[in-house]
Amino acid sequence: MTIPEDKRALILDKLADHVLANGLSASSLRPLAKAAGTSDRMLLYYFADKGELIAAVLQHIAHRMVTLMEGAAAPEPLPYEALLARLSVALSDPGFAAYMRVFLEVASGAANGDATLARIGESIGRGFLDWGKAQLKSDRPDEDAARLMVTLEGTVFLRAIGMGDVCERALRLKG
Amino acid sequence: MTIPEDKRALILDKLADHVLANGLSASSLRPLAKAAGTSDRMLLYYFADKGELIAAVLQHIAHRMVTLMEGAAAPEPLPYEALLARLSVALSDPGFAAYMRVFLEVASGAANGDATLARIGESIGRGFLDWGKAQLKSDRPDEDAARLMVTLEGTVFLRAIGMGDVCERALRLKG
DNA sequence: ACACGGTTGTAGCGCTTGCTACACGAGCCG
DNA sequence: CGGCTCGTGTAGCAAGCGCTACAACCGTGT
Repeated sequence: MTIPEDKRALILDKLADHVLANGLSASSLRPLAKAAGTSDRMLLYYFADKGELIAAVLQHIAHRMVTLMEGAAAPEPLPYEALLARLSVALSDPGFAAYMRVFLEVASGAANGDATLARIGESIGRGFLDWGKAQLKSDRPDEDAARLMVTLEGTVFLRAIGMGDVCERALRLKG
Repeated sequence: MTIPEDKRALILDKLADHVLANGLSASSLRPLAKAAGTSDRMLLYYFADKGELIAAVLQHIAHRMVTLMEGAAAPEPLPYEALLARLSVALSDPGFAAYMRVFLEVASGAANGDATLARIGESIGRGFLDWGKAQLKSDRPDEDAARLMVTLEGTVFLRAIGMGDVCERALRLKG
């Protein structure tokens, strides 16, 4: 019945690659199937429907992102300004930027009423927040982590529309 | 030939309403036509193709947003903290939130390589930035306006994925 | 009265979407 | 050996997509 857990895992990596490279909007069943070296027919054999497939891929992507972030974590807690500067640079890295692009697309879908995307987006976001908090040296870690995340997601947003210069200006004289 | 400028204007309002209410992804030609009380055939009579139509609708939406923002402007310049608090509340207003949802969708499309959306998104963004700067009382208006915008767009992003609480926490103890 | 150009409806094209019905081979169990 | 379930390919469905060919309208100028 619901046994093909391992079969799924084998193709989730390739599906995640495709979504990270091309975005959710270019991820209909047939392109995804081709990227995974299988057929749309088989994707819907492993997953109940497209919603479940996308949910699984996004969770897989989130998991990879957590791994990536753990590798990029600062060796020791940093004060707010230093951590912000460090993470802002890290998010500009092309490897990270792909995740941010998908994250942005998830947020957009969530804003338009997709409950599944909202749920997954929040889960990713909370993980991101906690990850930042763990690297903060602050006497108000919750507040500063919140500030940090708001600022970083703001730069993701603005960079998407070609306003990276504004991000630089905002960060240069921060505080 | 290219005379039907006024004809376009007559339907752009209704098209804008539909996009603001349902998002770009739910704005294919036939639903848009129904919302405007016409047919897809006529939409493509007034506009060369869908790209031009969407560009016109988005610019119309941007124009309406500017008008809305002028009405919501502070009567006199405010210092950074006060203005941030004021605008953060304003952006939560449902009337404004619809524009932010579309803005977010534009940013997502731009991040995925749509050059038209990128251009329009940047134009809207720069207008927004200038609008904020005009209301700022600061001795570093460019930097503070940039900070303001990064923060505000960050809250738009986070609220979309149900992390409004994090926005509140970030703003409460700002600075 | 008539032709004509701007405007509109009808119908449909070729394509993609998510999804499914059906058949067939392979391996296991009696 | 016979059947039976699991896995997979082929083919196709209905719906929606952007877009277009064609014909018919209608007001105006002659």
